[in-house]
Amino acid sequence: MACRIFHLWQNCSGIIFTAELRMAAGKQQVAGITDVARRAGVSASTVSRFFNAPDKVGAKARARIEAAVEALGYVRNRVAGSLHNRRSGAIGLVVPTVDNAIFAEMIEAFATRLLDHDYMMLIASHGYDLALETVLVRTLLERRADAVALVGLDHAPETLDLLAARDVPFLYLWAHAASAPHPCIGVDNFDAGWRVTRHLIDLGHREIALVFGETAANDRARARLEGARRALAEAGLETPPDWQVECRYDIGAAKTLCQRLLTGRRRPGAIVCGNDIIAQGAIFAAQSLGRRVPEDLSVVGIGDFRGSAHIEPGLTTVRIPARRIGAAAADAVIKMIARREQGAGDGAEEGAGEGLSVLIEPDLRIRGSARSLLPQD
Amino acid sequence: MACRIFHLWQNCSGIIFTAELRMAAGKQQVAGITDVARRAGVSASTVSRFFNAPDKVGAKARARIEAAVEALGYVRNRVAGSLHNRRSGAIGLVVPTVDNAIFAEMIEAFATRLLDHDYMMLIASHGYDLALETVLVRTLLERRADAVALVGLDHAPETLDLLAARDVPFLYLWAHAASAPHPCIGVDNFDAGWRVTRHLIDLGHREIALVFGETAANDRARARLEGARRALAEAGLETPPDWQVECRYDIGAAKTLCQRLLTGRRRPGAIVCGNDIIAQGAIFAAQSLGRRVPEDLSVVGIGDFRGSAHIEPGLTTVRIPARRIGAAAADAVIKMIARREQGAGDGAEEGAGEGLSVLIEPDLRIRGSARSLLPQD
DNA sequence: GATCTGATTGGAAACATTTTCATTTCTGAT
DNA sequence: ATCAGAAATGAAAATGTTTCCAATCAGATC
Repeated sequence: MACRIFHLWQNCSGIIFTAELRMAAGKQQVAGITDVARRAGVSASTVSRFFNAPDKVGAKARARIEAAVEALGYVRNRVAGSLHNRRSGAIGLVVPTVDNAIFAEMIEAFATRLLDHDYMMLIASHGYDLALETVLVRTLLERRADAVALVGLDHAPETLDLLAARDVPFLYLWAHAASAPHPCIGVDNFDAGWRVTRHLIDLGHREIALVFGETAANDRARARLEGARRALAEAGLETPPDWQVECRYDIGAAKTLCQRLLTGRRRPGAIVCGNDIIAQGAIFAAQSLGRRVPEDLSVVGIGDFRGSAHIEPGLTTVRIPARRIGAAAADAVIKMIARREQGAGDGAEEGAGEGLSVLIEPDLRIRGSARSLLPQD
Repeated sequence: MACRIFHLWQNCSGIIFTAELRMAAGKQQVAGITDVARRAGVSASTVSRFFNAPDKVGAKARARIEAAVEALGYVRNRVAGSLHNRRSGAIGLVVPTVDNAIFAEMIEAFATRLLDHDYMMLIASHGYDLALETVLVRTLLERRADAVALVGLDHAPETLDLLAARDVPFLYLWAHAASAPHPCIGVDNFDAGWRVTRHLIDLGHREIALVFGETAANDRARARLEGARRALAEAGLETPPDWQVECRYDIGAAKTLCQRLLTGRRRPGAIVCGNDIIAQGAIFAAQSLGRRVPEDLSVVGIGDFRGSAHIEPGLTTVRIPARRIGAAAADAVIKMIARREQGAGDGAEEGAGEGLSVLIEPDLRIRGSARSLLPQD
């Protein structure tokens, strides 16, 4: 009897010791592929195939693996797989900002489309600081993003060097230029700026002010502004320097700037805004001063953001289809990766970005915020 | 002379051959840690330390490694490191949507703060579909996110099971409830709903309509609505059923719904909106019908989004500081991971989420969109 | 019954790091 | 010159998969 108790003690103590050991050594026991394999009575290879090529696994093995996965709560480790495959299944997106509703729609579409193809999005924002962009791209490459998408055409040479050195597929999105040395998916911003401005001119406006985004580190804002200036020049119109202002993409800032513009000595009859956020600020500025839009002031924007159609009055603007751009960019990125993998065997290494560029046509949405000055006929 | 030219040819051809060989055999030659080590004349271990604990590396070795890294364009591979460390350096964020400006600010702040601590954000959106949320969380876990942040308090049990099974630290953000079984960083939405509604009542309003977000898969919208109802009940006010409508978070949808509300047989004198987007829709609806805000209709929102202060009239709303929530959530997540790593050695495994919850006080911003009906004294 | 074919399966070598442990080298003090 | 202790370094094991290659197996054909 005493012996028996002693025996139990030993046993019990042994169990506790084992449990303690586990906790101390292995922290928490999370099942790996070999645990699943053991439980299903197959090899790890087969379990791996179960996930990556289920049709290569026999029906009975498949069922047993399924059960084992379920029982152990196994979640496969794609990080480990990435190491072997040299593909992480992650794609980097670098944007100036997530905020401001400018890019949100595009980001959402990009991420969703990627997920449909079993890729995950890694996103980082640099706040219009191209030096920081380089750092972010490096971070993305350290995490072995399979490809990278950058907003706009302007980038630090270091950024491009980095991508070239690692030979990572990348593209530009949001903006498009036929001459770009890489695939780019987006709109021609010069064209967009030209179109809205031309529209105002066609409506008979002559007193036109320009409020555009900061152009220093933003090729989109710069191209739009140039397009607007071109349209004015073509019409023989001159814009006084104080009617040309730079403005952050922020309603409050835009409102303040436009209030100043609208209370100056010489007052414009119309404002071309670098994007819809600025345009909303312009409309609110006018309203806050008791001016009516479009009777006292015409306003046009660029972008056609969510809500621009519903503001009162509806904003006349050029539509930039953010979701379409995001989805198209995701498709293009996936195609680049696919080509890279196929092409690796073939001789033709170069030209992997051929035919991937997409020029998305901006299109003018005429609503109520800009009126005609022409005599009715 | 001829000899000389021949020599050049040979040389040149040799170079090409080497390049071809590289391309054919090793695909593209990307330097690994061992290449850096060889070039610097040290071991791989030392190069690894150079990155992870530079102060443990001698000055001369450090300089040589630095040079080798520069020369080879080496970008370290954190994926491989993750495998060994069992930490990926990535943190998952699951949101209903990136779009709609609702979450954009929060996401931006969250990502930025994470990056400051050398973590990368993995983001995924489910479009208010809690079943899809489970899938997204699984994807995050397959990529071995070190922690996960979920928007709101409502989640599918499968989602929580998954997180529990893998024992991954996670928290809720955006919403706060003292009773939540996990850390949560955000505002008390019931309180927010109660406050704006109470404000309207205090201004003397009695004819109050409620336009709130869809409550089915959205605890935030539900709590806000309940708060508003409570305030009304406390004041002894009744709201006819047709003055209580659900609405997508979309300006256009809100505008249409509110137009209907404002042209019905019995018309409210004030509208409490589930968020600022809906409130903007309400204001535009009134304006489109020639009603003035706040003279003919008072409108209050919840959120204080970018732009809500600048719309005309300024929107009276409850401020939910999105950036602050994002940053605080990032801090909390990082703290959870740190505790987990320290705590692993100690006995105390449980209680890793103690004291991390943050209740952020929503605060009323009184602007021009709601007027007082009380007699001036 | 023997041989062949195609479908399944398992063993083992990668994949690119990190980290432990042992060894070497250096520093300053005796 | 010697020694202790600290600092710097290298060798090798370990991380959790995937995939190549070879082996096995089941069924079909002769």
